[in-house]
Amino acid sequence: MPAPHHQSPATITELQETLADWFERTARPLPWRAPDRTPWGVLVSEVMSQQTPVARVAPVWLEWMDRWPSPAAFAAASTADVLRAWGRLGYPRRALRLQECAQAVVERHGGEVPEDEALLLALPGVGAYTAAAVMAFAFGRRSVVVDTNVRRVLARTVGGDALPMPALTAAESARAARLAPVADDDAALWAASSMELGAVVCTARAPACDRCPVSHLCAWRAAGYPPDEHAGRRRTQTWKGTDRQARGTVMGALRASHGPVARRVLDDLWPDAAQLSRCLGSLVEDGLVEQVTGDGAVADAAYQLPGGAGAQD
DNA sequence: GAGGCGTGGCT
DNA sequence: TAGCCAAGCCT
Repeated sequence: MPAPHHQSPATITELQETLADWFERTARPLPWRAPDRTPWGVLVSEVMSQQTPVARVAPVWLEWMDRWPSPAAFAAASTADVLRAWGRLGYPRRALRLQECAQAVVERHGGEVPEDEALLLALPGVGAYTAAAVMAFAFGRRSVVVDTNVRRVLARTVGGDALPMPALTAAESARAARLAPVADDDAALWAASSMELGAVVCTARAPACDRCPVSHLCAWRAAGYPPDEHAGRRRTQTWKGTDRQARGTVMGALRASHGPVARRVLDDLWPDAAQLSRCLGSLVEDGLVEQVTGDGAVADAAYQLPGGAGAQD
């Protein structure tokens, strides 16, 4: 069943052209949008921005690109340095995958980010969104970029709904593909401008419709702002006492330490010993942590970031 | 396809 | 206050 489509082709065209003009006037000067940007810089920014607000990404990205300006430079870094540079961006497995990605770019593509969506998609840590985003934002090529911002903007302006479904549906993907302009530069600008609208105006909590350049075209507004039909069906994420919190606590301690951290130190940070053991095991399994001593005796074990104590504070 | 996976700001 | 939310990916 196709998603409801409340807009005429002429309205879609006006939506695209209005957003393009608005974007070119008001786009945020994000560092990875600078004229001297590189495909590698764009790819790094996209991976860092997966589930992390861009305001937190920007300073890390600047340091990162200064230190490792190319895939080849980054591919040779130590895991401990990579994880410390990643800092508190969250989901540190992304940092490991980004390095695997750099290594794959060197091995498969001679150190150059490929201008090919299928080859991008085959890289570690690169999914449908990131591959499409790199095609559009690094190469100016047509692609169908569907992130949480685009989903919300299309749900409102075209679908007339307050919010999209909790998970991406086939109907949504089909609608996004249908709406993407044919020409490379038009499609790339549409991807950037529809994302930007969702990020700075058409936000989830408090959309700024009074500042929206396309409010006069918006199907949700025309329908009288009906409330979210799926309210309550969105599962709330528990946090306190979870393995995720325990893993984050361990990673924070290891990032902050020059040398190995003893198990008894970690015991003081996380009192549930069984859960701590389980999480240390999963962190080692993930390649985020290395056990350096212990010889099987839990009480004598110590842990560090893989590859050594690190070269900086 | 549902669930796991960090972190911090905002309401 | 305690959820909700943020340029997803992988299994």
